[in-house]
Amino acid sequence: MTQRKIISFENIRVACRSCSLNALCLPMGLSSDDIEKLENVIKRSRPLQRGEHLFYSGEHFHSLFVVKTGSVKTYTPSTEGGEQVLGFHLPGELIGLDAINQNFHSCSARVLETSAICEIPFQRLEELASNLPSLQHQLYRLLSKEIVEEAEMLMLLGKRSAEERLAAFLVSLSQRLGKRGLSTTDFHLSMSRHEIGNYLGLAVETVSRLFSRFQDENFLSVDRKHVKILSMPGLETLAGITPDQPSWRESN
Amino acid sequence: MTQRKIISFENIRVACRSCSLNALCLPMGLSSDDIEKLENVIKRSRPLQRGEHLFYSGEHFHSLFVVKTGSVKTYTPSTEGGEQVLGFHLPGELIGLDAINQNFHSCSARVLETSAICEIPFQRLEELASNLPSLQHQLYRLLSKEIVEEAEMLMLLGKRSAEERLAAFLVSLSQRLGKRGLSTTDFHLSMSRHEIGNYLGLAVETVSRLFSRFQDENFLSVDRKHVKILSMPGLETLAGITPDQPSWRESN
DNA sequence: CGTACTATTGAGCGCTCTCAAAACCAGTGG
DNA sequence: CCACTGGTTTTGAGAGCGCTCAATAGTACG
Repeated sequence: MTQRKIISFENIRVACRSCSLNALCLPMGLSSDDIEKLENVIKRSRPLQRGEHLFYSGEHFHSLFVVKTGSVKTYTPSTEGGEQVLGFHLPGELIGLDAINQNFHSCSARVLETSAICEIPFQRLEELASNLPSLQHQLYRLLSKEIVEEAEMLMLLGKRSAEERLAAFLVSLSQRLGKRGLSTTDFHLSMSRHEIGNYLGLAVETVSRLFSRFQDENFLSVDRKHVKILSMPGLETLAGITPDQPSWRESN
Repeated sequence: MTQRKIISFENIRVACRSCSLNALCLPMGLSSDDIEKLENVIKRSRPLQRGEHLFYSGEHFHSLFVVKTGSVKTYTPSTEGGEQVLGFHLPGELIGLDAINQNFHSCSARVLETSAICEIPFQRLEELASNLPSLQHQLYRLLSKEIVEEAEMLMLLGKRSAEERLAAFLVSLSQRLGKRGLSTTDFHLSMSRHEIGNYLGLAVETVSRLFSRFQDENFLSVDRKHVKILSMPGLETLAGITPDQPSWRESN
């Protein structure tokens, strides 16, 4: 059982405009004045170290979080130490939307590597949104987007084979990194094989075997946690990507 | 391939105040004046027959829908007639939140039995919410709730056995019917075994076998589509329900 | 009463899990 | 530098759950 470290957010200013703003308002046009107001709401924190938590399941909800750099995993702790990984969150992605419902967090969020995180007090965001219809709409969209993405995940877990799941996972990672201007073919897995398996509903051994197989078949080269994709089309085929209706995959 | 029937909503008044309102604003206090405004936004439609669609995947988004009576299934049509069932929606439940993201529906919604449905034009709802902070907050909560429920489904599909999935499905149906004052132990399955299996990530045959087994073990009695639960505690045990943190399961 | 669909039941197979062991890696302290 | 330790990853062998294929039975509807 990992020890419970409570992190405190000092309101430190870091050279990071637009980190959270990307997630919140890039797709629509807010006036520069409005963006100024929004920026004043966002808090920056010191860098967090691997293993630290943004919040724990059951804790009172006060803020959303945006990953600036690094990565975060969200999970629901279950009985006797077991857990269900709900997602991995890369730079630019928003965390904590599940907590609005009951005003406390329904999952825990744990930092996977040294990460910079922005905090957005939800109440202030909500107040701001009251006066900015476009921001209000953007919030609805972000929540809705989360629903769509989870629905895609339901499809993955319900119908796809182990091979398709891991391939789809890697393609997804690649695309999301690409959105932030990072390499789509060459990246570091900040999560363990165990966590990948947990997330995809597979045993660790299955994940490991698949990595080996993908490498044998020259779809990628993997060294420990470093992955280099050699054939993206090949991976996409394995993932069972159907080129139809790709439109709503490239949102925000 | 089912034929595409376009339904038209006439603005028929039916003796149904509070059907959609339950879903939208029961948990919080709106003034009666505000509720009046909200009610004027809601359209009632003629009853829909089994097989009719509320909307199709890809269609332009204009309204949310609330089930008044009957039931609706949402699903994403995939290549060559296959489909992934995303959910079954019972009276009082809201449909269409996934469409806010990209302004068109990312799934289709099909009526499973003769049903009464209320339509809520989203743009008007959004405008109204701009002026009613409590309604605005309630909308955030509804979206968030959907996220939490899908996360629970992810857990079910990722970690649970076939037996646990079907048991959890029946317990969930029972609880949701109970919220509307309907019998929690004696109900009609409006969906086919095939659709249940699709939803739970199981083959039809597996679902059928499990129904037989549950009956043999006296947890329930099933006749075609009619289910009578004989031992709710038994079912809950099968479902792997852990009595811890039940708090955020009984939301709205 | 025939047709089409849905549900049930059986038999066999395959994918993925479980169990087990070895290899590898990171950190610690001698 | 190296041995020691705990954790992670890899690889192998076997078993079981749930799928597939197939046949029968039951139900709805014209």
